[in-house]
Amino acid sequence: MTPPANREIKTKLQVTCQNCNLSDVCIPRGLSHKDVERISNLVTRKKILQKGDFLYRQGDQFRGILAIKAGTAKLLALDLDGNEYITGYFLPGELLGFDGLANERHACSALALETLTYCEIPAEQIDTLCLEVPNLLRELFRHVGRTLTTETDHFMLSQRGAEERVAGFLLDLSDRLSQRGLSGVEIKLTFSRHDIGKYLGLTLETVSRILKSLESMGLVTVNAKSIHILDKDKLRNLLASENDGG
Amino acid sequence: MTPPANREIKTKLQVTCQNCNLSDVCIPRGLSHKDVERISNLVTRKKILQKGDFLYRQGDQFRGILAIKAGTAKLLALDLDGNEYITGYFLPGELLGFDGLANERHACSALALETLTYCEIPAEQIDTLCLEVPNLLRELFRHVGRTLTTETDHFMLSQRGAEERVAGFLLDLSDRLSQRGLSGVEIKLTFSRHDIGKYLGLTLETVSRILKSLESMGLVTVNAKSIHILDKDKLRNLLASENDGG
DNA sequence: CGGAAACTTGAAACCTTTCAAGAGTCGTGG
DNA sequence: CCACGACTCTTGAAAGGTTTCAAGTTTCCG
Repeated sequence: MTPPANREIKTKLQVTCQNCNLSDVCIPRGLSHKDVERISNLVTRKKILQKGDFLYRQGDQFRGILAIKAGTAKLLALDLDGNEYITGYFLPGELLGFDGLANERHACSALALETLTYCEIPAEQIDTLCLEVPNLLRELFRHVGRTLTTETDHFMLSQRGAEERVAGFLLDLSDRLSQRGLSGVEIKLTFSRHDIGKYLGLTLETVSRILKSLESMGLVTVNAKSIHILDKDKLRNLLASENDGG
Repeated sequence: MTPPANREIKTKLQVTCQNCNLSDVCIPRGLSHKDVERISNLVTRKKILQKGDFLYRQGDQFRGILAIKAGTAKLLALDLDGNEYITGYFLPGELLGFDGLANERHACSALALETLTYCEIPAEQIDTLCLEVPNLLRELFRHVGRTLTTETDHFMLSQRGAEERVAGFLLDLSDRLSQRGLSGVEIKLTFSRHDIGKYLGLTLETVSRILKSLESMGLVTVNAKSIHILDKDKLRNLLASENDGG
């Protein structure tokens, strides 16, 4: 029942970095039209994964830097005990895979939380591409840098009280969604309570309770996986002035 | 009483990357003799700081990547509440400053825990230097990558039980000291209990108690700031097989 | 040597987890 | 279209680990 001319259509509608709707948040952001064109030819495009599929696994050979086109992903790692931690998450336009830079092997696993498409800058191309397009070099540094500071923020958040952690998570998610042109108010979660917990260092029960509590405070509405942010300012106040020794 | 010919002597004894004793752990690690020579000329050398001095402060303009020659430093950040977190620490041969890559401004403050000397690759040089010395590009990526995975490990450690956190900290410190040719057994701490606590997400009292407890288990000897690691394997077992649902 | 800062130690308080059971949601198939 | 089973989420009560508060002790540095 699928049209037989599938491949031709795909070719015709070929998405390049130039016409990708994420060009102002993804790699092209800091690059000239010409630079983008240059990169676009070497980027492998439109891989598609289903919920639960791995983009890569802990221990895998580093194959390249990935840019998410659509969908969300989580980064997870196991410690020596086999405990699971979620060390990060990714939205459309965000880059992942940097955890493979240190050793040529990935330190974390990345998996799709829903149907997901992504592009890839192959590892072998990175060096040469950076030499040809110096601005790409700078952009990549900017992106690893952001990944780093995001992890720092994540660490700091994970040290706070449970309510602050959940509030901080919602705000971060909301802001990152907004930056990507998606609604930062009507949020459709792709994370389970368990995922949120593992990301924040809480149990799923605690996440559930806090979400309830935020709802009863009138800051959000929670319906299973949909969260409506009602009062972003008050949510922020939870993080800004709750505990400082006034 | 200091010799007047101070400057001449310094010039004569000029430390370059080539004769720096950290060349096998610092940037030169992956580079050819010729490449190192090239870099060495552009690296600013031998800045000296005293305990408590800042290498840079949160919000400062990004000036470059720093390599510690001697001494230790801690990275700290403040959240919106003014709470302090220690997000990392650095030993001789380690690179820091990557938290300034994302925004041109540093997301953390770095400060010396003791008298400290360091070298600097100025920000303006990084791009051109990477273009001239492609291996440097790869090395820098390797280093940010390691910084990233170190932070991931740090996050995971900070989610575990108090005893495991302290044990993990000691092991990490020990391993990193060993890698740099320093003793990983006789450790002279430059961190206060408060610092260790802020790094691990514990209070100083808890750190003190756990250290005592590790001592009474015969795993370490603690005398104020000197720690002697007596049984590294048992210390590791604390992290590896304590909590897994056997 | 003296004072400030860092560290130790104890007991009570507090927050989050754990354990347990029930309710809701989703997808599949009758 | 409803039923079933699996999975996810909610809710409660008790347990547990870490923090907090408080008071000493030691160490460091001028």
